[in-house]
Amino acid sequence: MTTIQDVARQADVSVSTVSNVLNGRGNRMRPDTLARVEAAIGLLGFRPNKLARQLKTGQTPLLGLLVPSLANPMYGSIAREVEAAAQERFGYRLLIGSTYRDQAKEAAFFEDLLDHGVRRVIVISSLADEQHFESAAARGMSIVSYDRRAVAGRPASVGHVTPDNFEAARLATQHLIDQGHRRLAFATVSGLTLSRSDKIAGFHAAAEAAGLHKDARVLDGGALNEYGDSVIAEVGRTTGLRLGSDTERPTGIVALNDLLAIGLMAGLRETGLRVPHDVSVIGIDGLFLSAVSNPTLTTVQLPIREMAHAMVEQVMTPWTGSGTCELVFAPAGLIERGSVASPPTADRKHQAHKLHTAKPSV
Amino acid sequence: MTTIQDVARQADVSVSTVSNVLNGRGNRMRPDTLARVEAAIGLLGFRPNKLARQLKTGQTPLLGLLVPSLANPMYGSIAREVEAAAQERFGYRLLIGSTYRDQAKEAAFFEDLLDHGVRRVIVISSLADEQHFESAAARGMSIVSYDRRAVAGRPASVGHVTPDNFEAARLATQHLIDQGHRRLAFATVSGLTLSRSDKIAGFHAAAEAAGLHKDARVLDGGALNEYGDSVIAEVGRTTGLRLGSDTERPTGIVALNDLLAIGLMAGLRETGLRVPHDVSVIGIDGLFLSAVSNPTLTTVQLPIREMAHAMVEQVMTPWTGSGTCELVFAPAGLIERGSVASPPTADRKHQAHKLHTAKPSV
DNA sequence: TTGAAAGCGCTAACAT
DNA sequence: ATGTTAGCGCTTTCAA
Repeated sequence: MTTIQDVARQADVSVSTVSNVLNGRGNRMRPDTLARVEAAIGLLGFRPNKLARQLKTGQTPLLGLLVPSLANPMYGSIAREVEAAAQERFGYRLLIGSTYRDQAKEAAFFEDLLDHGVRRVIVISSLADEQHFESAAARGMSIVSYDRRAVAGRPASVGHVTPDNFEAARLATQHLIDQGHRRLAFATVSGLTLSRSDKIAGFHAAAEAAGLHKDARVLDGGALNEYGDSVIAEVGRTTGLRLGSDTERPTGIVALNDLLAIGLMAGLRETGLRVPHDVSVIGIDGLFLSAVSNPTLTTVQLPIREMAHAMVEQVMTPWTGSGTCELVFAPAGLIERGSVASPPTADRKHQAHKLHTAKPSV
Repeated sequence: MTTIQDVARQADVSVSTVSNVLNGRGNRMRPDTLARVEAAIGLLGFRPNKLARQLKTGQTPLLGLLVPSLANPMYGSIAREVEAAAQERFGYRLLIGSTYRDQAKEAAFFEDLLDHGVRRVIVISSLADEQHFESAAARGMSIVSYDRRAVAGRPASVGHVTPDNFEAARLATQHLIDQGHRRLAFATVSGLTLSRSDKIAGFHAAAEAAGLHKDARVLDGGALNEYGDSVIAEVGRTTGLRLGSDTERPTGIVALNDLLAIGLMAGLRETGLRVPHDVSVIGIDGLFLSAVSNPTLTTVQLPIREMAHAMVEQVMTPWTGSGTCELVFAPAGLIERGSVASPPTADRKHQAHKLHTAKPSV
């Protein structure tokens, strides 16, 4: 490995001069010195050791990213955008970890990051307790949390970037209502996180505004196991299966997210219920997968790239002002596809819906 | 930040004694010394700085993982298993990067890893050229490559772990043949990587063995763009769309992977073709998503966890023997689901197939 | 404009 | 059994 010493020797200058050119202070020396140093660097193919640098500066160009599960395509999509932004804008790489929504795993990851000298981290967590990263923040970490709201009165050491979950769910619900649905449900998994509560609130708000409060139910499909998020689809499937024998079955269902919606449709199908002929389903996320599901999934698109960029931007340039820092992103829009139609019993005066597939046979 | 010095002072010993207990050499000292040091560590909440350690040892508990795209659920699944194995067995974290199958990005990632002191990396690459990581290997990196074979005659500096792609495709093709299919196709994306060639070879081998050589076609759905692997499904969809107007259309299609199969089914559907009634589709991978697609996807399950564990094991304990090191994993089996049935024109003497969904209406 | 030198926190000879 | 010390490769005062 070639070191700064080798370069200094080669260019016949001192290490501090080399260090200066490395750190963009080439103007402090005679042009020919600069040229000599640069030539030496090129000749030797020298690349400064980031570790040694960091031992001095306490900074390493690494961004921690904590996700519930890498196997969940939604987090994969976010990670992809976070990586791109971090890399292109700041030259940072990603140190990633899955937590499976486990408090201990999450805390351990923070400790490791600290040990590795990582000072910036983006956390996608559904844990209710924000305490462990408040403490990491206190130890000098710049933290941005995804999918939760800032807590007023709490210190602003943690930044927040989140989709407007309330509005996303409200939009989805409203779409169902606009299609004529009256018996509504929101399909979710066990456990009430901030974001899930917000979505449920948005669902109820839309229902209430349409006078449908009594007909709006929340369907809990069960808990996520330790295997991670690939089971979200399974939870949806379970919910779908249950609905087969449900006489008071809803005609329009808002799913917590696209993955759950896809599983839900599978479960419904298995009981013989047709989507959207018997039951309409709408998702939230806008995963690329929902464009090739059968039927294609109508969904509320979240501005993934914009949020990822905002998170990176915020974690790189910590909020120094007073008060809390919170960025809430409105849904990018409703993507109408094939999983929503008018309810079976409703009159068909409502706007006809273009269906790519699975045309109702009525 | 508390340092080893603080601990030494607190325990009233020297730093080397503390260092010794840190490195599992507690037996070299009197029990009460050990106890004092441990007490001090606990009291101060001391955690050794991995950076400083690494500057000395040249080792950092970080594993580089290079994937074509984080947004591809298959790589997400692999990453998840790699992470678990690296963490549980060795306490390593993941430094991850997407390459979008770009030579320059891949090379840059290797350079960065080297700069960060990362000495072990698992590469999932479809690039034909292995040279850039041969060179990294020469600089002391322990490298394991996924989804390609060792090149005989080349130095064994790079380990190889791969599914038996030939066998996986052969198995898939054979299943179609067993169901009575005679007009076969293999759906793929543009660009011939090692693993794709192997799959195509397996496809042809099965076809030939059944005397179907002339009826076995390869369908190229187009190239992956820079956006990454979420477009694989789109490529499949394009292929499906094309098949609508194809009079010599195959009745059974083996897809390069599950994602492409899911897109293919969507494209087929859009042209009015029914799966499996008109066309049977079989995937390769065994993604959790294929269990909730419509129809559910028959696929060849790859032993993802086993391969991930093998990769981690191999990258952590580099192959020192002579010759090449290559681990080829047989497919874990065929998962029969709903996307394969007998061909429309074939007689139905072949084994009936259980269909969860989309029952042929004949 | 350039260089010398003191560390950053840790490990591992090499003393004692 | 324990301590002393010389670095790992770099940055950054401070001096020349």
